[in-house]
Amino acid sequence: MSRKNQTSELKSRVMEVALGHFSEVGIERTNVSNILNDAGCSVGSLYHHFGNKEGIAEALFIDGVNQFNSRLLEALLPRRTASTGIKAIVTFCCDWVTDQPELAGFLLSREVTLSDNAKLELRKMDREFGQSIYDWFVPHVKSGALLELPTSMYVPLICGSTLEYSRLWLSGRNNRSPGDVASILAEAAWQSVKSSL
Amino acid sequence: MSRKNQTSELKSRVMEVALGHFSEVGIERTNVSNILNDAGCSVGSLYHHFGNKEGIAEALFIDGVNQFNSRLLEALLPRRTASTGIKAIVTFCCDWVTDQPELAGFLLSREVTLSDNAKLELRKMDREFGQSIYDWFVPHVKSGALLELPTSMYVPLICGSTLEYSRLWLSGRNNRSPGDVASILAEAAWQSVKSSL
DNA sequence: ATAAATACTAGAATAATGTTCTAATAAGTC
DNA sequence: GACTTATTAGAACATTATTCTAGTATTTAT
Repeated sequence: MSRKNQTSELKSRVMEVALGHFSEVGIERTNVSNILNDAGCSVGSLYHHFGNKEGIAEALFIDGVNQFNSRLLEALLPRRTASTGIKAIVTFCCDWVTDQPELAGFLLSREVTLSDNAKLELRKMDREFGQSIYDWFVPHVKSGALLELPTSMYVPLICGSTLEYSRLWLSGRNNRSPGDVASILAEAAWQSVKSSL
Repeated sequence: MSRKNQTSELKSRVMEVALGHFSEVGIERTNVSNILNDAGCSVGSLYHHFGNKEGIAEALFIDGVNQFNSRLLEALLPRRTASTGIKAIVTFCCDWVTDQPELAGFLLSREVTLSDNAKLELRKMDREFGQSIYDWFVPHVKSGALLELPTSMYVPLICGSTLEYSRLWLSGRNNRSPGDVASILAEAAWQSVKSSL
């Protein structure tokens, strides 16, 4: 196997193992030595590739956000009406959390403290993503189908309930998965941002 | 000064100082030695009173939840209609977060890992609180003013948007405080749980 | 094909920091 | 006033993330 492949396999092995530990006991309480053992990686390699423990978390975080963003756009952009679009967003979030609870729990935990570099990268990703979302929204606000609100309020209004429900489910406090209650959450989100005109 | 007073003053001094650090850089990244210096407390005293660093966080968490719960009940219980009650909950949350951003950020961060004891205590508090809330809700669901939903969904639907908006504001990503947009959040919450009959 | 440069691996040594432990002191109690 | 208990103190300890130096394999250049 080529060096590149070997390296990228090691990196993903480390990330996979780390995600398991992080989502189980949190970043702080997972020992680097456990990751090393489980992933079959030496101290030197790990610090060469990731810099430090937070570096692994950072990589996982950026990967996760990337994956989430691109799949959400796939779910949203084809929708032609405000109602189906809003509901598609909520339904997508519910399914995504339900399908990958470890990754979702990790992203929602807000445990990761990003380095300045990672912040820049994320901000760049966020701008592109935000622009696509914005472009989808504008016509529906202009047409009067959606309420006209401060920009920063759409995400909380549409996704807030779903994220809160997801956190509860991920912490083991209710049985029905977000996927199971997606239709209720989607309808509620729609009611909260649709224009009442 | 009596021993008791001295002790409780030391404890609250430690907790106050710790909250400052925790909310600024997180639990993991605040050094015990900084807390000791800033609060003028010795290693022995701190570990005598709190057991360990997490113990301080736990005490802050329980205090915070207690305060939040009791004040929320004060705001909610006098309301006689479903609409004013739901809006009172949201408005209260917004004001509470806006008034004590440090404490709110700390509680919302979910950084605290609770000991078994603390979990029991919280569960007990939660049961009492939940019962009072439940009693307020039942008649409004029975009368058809509120949607009939799985119990575990009311909190996310009513508070999810507000909490999400609060997290954004607390992380410095938007200017208007939750208090400033309370009416929008309250109306949205109401739209999402009112019965459409 | 060989040499030079680079990327990566390895793990012992180090450093930072949370926690324990023993002893001393002061407050409350009988 | 003696005794019990709660609290304070900080040096010693233990854990664990990270650094460092050296060595090895792979790629690149000549």
